[in-house]
Amino acid sequence: MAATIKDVAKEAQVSIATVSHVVNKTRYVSPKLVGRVNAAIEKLEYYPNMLVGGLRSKQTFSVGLVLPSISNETFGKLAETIQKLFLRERYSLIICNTSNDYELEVSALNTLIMKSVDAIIIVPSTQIAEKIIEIKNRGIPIILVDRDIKHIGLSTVTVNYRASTYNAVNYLIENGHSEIGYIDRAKELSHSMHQRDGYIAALKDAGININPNNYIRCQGYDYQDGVDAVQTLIRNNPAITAVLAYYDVTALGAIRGIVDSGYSVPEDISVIGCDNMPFTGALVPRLTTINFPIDAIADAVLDITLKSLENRDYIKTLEVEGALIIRDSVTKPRFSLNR
Amino acid sequence: MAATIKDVAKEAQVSIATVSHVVNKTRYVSPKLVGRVNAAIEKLEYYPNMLVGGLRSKQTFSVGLVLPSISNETFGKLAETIQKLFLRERYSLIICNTSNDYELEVSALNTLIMKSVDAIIIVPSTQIAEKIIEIKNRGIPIILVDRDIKHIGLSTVTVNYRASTYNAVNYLIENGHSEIGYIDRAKELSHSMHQRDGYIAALKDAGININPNNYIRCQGYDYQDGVDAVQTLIRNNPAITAVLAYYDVTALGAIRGIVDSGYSVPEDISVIGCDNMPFTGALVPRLTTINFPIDAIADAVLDITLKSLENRDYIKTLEVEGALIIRDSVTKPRFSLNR
DNA sequence: ATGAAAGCGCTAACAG
DNA sequence: CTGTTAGCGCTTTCAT
Repeated sequence: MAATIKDVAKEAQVSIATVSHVVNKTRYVSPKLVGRVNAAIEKLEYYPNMLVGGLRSKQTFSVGLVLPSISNETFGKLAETIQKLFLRERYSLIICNTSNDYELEVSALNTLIMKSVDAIIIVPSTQIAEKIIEIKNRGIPIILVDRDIKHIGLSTVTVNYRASTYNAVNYLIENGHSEIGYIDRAKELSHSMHQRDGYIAALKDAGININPNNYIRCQGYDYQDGVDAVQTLIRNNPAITAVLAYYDVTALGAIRGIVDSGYSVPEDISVIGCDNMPFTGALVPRLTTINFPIDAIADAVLDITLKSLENRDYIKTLEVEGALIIRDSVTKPRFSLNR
Repeated sequence: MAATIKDVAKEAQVSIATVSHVVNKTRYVSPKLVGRVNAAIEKLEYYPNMLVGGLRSKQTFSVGLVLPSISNETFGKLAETIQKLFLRERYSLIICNTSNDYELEVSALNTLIMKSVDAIIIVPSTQIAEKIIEIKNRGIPIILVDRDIKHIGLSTVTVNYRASTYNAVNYLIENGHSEIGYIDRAKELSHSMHQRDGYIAALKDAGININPNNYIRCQGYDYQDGVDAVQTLIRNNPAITAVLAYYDVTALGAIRGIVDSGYSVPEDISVIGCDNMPFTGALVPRLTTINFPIDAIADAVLDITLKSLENRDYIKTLEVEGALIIRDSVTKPRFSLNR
């Protein structure tokens, strides 16, 4: 069916070695033969088979990207950005969704091994490192993104969630808030801890004591969970004047929950989200949120991947900063001493 | 480095053929040898190389998915759904983003040829069929999704946009609207036409004459373009009482534009969107919108792909229905005769 | 400057 | 029931 290197060689009256070298520019071939070969390639619509090429050269130019979900706008955008960056280097991406499920993650990683990917980029679904270590031991470069697993000596690109959360809380404190609610994700992940650390540290540094009523964990990952969480928070501590949510969608739910409870945002309760998803700039009020620095992450991932491919021992750990995007959902509290 | 079939054969003291047959369950092997082989596989952490397997068997168990963007929530969700469905059949997906750019589409398709994918699923970026026909002629099953290209004899799964738009407009008419604005996408695509057809047909069937002032094309694809478009619409025809937008994000912009113009939704102007994106159910008012039937599309795509793989001549054209999701953004107009 | 040929890891005849 | 072997399409020595 489709033409192979043999067909091209025959058509161009040269050896298959010459065709290979013309295609890959891997040794000098006289202009005459180059012309004949290219003409034959054109005529036969020949496309080299990268996979079988990799059989000997040990490169398939495929990279695996494993993440919880690409239908989430943030991860979707990250996947797209990484994909475009890698395309320029001739790599294509095999994308696998794990839904934060370890079984699915293992199955995805197994598939990627069988597909002989050159490297794997993963947003780990859990702290379980077993399979990831197996990949590493196979000699496949594997890069952790957004969530780290400590002490297994792997390249990691994360966001400095501690600092960004600290900044966000501090911004609220500077605006006169002290009863600041925190809505945490349903399941603990590596960055949950860092975010909480930042929250607590900012309060402590400002001499504000920690009120356990101001902390709540969502039941799930949807909008509605944000509604429910904020209403519990308000019930537990009616004096709350600000809320920080671990995720913009949760923040959206929180706003709804606040409004449904008869309060307004930001006049009664200020809200800060996290991720800077596209819709947050379109809300009324426009949401103040912590940026998820997609481009910086993608750039770092590409850089580390390429270097790891050149040098199997290359390891780099990078923390990028998530800036606070100040918009309209935070004001000074009505009854603040600052007023 | 990683173990190969040879290593396993040596370890298990059998021939490589036996290993292959144990792995693929492709002929009877005595329990004794099966045991030895599986033990060796376990011990050596052997994973068969699917790519080189495909070298002879002519199957790589990779499928290409080419679409404009996975960071768009709708396409992202579609990609994820398709990915999960194919995973069950042991296929992995190579996802390529085209940004609706024909050059990128061609480059993506070339890559997929070189990766020897078993089939290609594509949301075409343009009406240019050249490359797609080349793929078809190579014998690679290729399935068009969401946008069709006529008369090239390819399997196609589309949404019946004409009917769904007709229904939506008709719903507005039933509610007493007659000055109904339509906000169209910036660039013409196959379904733009069908949507417009439905819009016009519904008006005609109701005996409402077409007012060119009620039609506008967006400048771009963002939220802000919806704001601008609706304001132009209102300026050109202050009597407008309803607006249909081709895309939920545009509808979101339209709502903002209407509010900023001093009117309210739906009391002064009703709004209908398209796609039923997750956020639309969370808006105030909750957006009435035309559903994009992701599951139905994904199911059909899987079905057609598998059948095309079995039978290279298999062709199927399917139109799935996009139901109107009735929520809160449409009411009877203030000054309607129906009141 | 070019070609011949070995072999990458595997499947599928073919033998026995 | 199991093993031997010829390729699949390509890269890469090794010759010339």
